[in-house]
Amino acid sequence: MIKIKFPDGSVREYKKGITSLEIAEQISPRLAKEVYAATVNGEIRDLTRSIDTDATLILHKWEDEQAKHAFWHSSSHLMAEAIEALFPGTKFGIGPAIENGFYYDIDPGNEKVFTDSDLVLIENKMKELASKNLTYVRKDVSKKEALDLFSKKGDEYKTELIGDLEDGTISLYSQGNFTDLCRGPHLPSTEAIKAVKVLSLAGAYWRGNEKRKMLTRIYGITFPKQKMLDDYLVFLEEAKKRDHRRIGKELELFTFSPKVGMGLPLWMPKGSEVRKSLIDFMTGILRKRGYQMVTTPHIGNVNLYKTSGHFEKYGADSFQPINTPQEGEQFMLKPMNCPHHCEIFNATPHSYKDLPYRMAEFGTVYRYEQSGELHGLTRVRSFTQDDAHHFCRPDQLREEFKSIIDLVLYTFKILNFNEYTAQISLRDPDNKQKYIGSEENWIKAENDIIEAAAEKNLKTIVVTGEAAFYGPKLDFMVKDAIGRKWQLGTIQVDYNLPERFDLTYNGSDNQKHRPVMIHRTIFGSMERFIAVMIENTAGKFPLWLAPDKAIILPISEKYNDYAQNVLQLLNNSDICTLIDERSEKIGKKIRDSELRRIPYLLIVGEKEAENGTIAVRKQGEGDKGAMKIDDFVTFIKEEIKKEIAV
RNA sequence: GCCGAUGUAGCUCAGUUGGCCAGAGCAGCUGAUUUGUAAUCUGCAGGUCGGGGGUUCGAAUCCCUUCAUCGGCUCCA
Repeated sequence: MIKIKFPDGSVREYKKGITSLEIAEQISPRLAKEVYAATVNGEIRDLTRSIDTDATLILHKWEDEQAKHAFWHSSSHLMAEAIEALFPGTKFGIGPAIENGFYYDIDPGNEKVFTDSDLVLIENKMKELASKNLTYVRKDVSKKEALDLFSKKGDEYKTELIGDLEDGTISLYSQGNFTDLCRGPHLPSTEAIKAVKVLSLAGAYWRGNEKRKMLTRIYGITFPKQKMLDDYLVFLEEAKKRDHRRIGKELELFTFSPKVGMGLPLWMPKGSEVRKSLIDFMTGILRKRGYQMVTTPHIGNVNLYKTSGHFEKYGADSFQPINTPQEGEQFMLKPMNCPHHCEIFNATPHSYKDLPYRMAEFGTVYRYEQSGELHGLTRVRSFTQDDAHHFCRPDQLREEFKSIIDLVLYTFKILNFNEYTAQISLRDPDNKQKYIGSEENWIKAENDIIEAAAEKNLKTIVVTGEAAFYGPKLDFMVKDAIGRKWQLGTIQVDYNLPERFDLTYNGSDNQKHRPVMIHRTIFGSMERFIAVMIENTAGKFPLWLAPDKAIILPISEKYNDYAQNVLQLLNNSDICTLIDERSEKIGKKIRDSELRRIPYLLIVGEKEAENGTIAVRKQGEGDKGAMKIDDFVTFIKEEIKKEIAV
């Protein structure tokens, strides 16, 4: 007999060699149907593997990532089987589970090109195979056996993968007629896979290397219940409805023109209003926190970026330098604000007493992004950062860093992003030539970030290899209204630029000392942030951000004069208001204004004209009753104040 | 940049295997109506079918090329 300890602390005895699935069945047959994987002594395993020693056991139901992972990974094998059945000779790369579903990278070989119509075929085949309740069978083999098997099949991708594995046992999983190299774990059988959707296909370089062959990647998702798939498809629809590119066009916020150039957003009047509100809001916060605003040009001498190191790192992949006709100088479009800010710092002498020096700019930068990478406002070639640089003494760094964390969280709170995660990005220890700066400074900078985040009790994940080339960083991700994650602000420690720009301050010892720099943005960029706000609110901006606060809807043209008076009063009171003087019925005017997502609809007819009032209707909520115009002005101003206060 | 897909009016979309002046709804403009909380009616106008080239008696439809967009990959200071 062996002792099994459960997460609730209880311990039960079972006979040696029992499987997790059998344990689940003994607890309840229903549980056995709802578990998809097990963690045995901390190791994630198939439910059907036997347990031979005393162990702790966690059974994973759908809610656990481990369960979804096993489910989708098994589904990717099922998809591979379907593909192999339909298109014999297809070679297989990798087929992992991902955050939402799974994919498989395949090489169709010969002349075959996969198209959307193949997706339906694959989907139907998967459903057919799934209904056969094929069992997933694990088999441990030697490296040589595995190599033999896949060489015989002629699958060079698999043999390459096996070749990279350590000697020893290698696990294979089979279901039906398909066998794959795989670490597992997998479902007991395909029975659990009740709903299947093959979503899309795309190209993907073999092993992520652009010099190697491009394979066909097929994405899919599966669920244990049809209802779950239906819900997921509804979610995808909802995301589509919130697409900032669509809403941006609809609400006339921004546009793109191939004549101007791809990836170069054109901000229309209403979009500019949103930007202005955000900038005013942020400027107010910065003033209170001791920042000083600066302004720098959109281009800079090439030598500036050679000094900063940006030229060496990105010069070849940037917009190329602009030449002067006479002086023989070269200028680059500004890809970063920091070199300019360093020169501002350098323009005056600094005492240790004056630090930290917090310098902020809404600075527009230009970066050449590959054409295939451009995406709405979230990936563009021209964007405005809410950029700031803190120049401080080494002994101030920790506190300064923590104060920025506070600032980021404070801003998120006002903006109603209550769910967020933070990611610490460190160097790739195996690829140090990617980075500039001394070993000593990197170690210092990485420790500073890790400790500052810990002192702020931030829940963080640490990722190596994601650091900027000059320093480690702390990134913030927020969750939006429908659960999607967006990366916003970033804080980066930099010992490097101060060195390169020879920045100094006078210490109490009257010697010159080197300051430390912190780069940070909170919105990330105005473009990206507005995109996130649009998707988060589905275009229904909070009052303070709405480009137009209200629209006056006269019941009939008879009241247009009175409506005009109201319009004047409101606009004079700084409440951006529109009017709809068309000879439409009030229902139509209301509908149109609701669709334009204008926060307040002000209906005026005979009663209102007589009493000097307006009938207020709040968007999405309906009639709020009549109000005096002055009261409405006060009300709106109060509402806005409430929204941007914590 | 790479792989795949898409491109018809301001927007959303029809347009069967190539065949009469390329259609609809919404938006726009006319005119009528003067309306009380999510769509009043009439009429009109609007399109080099993304651009260029080709095949054909004939191309939105087939082929080539180019541009842009979408989904990914690579990249992201």
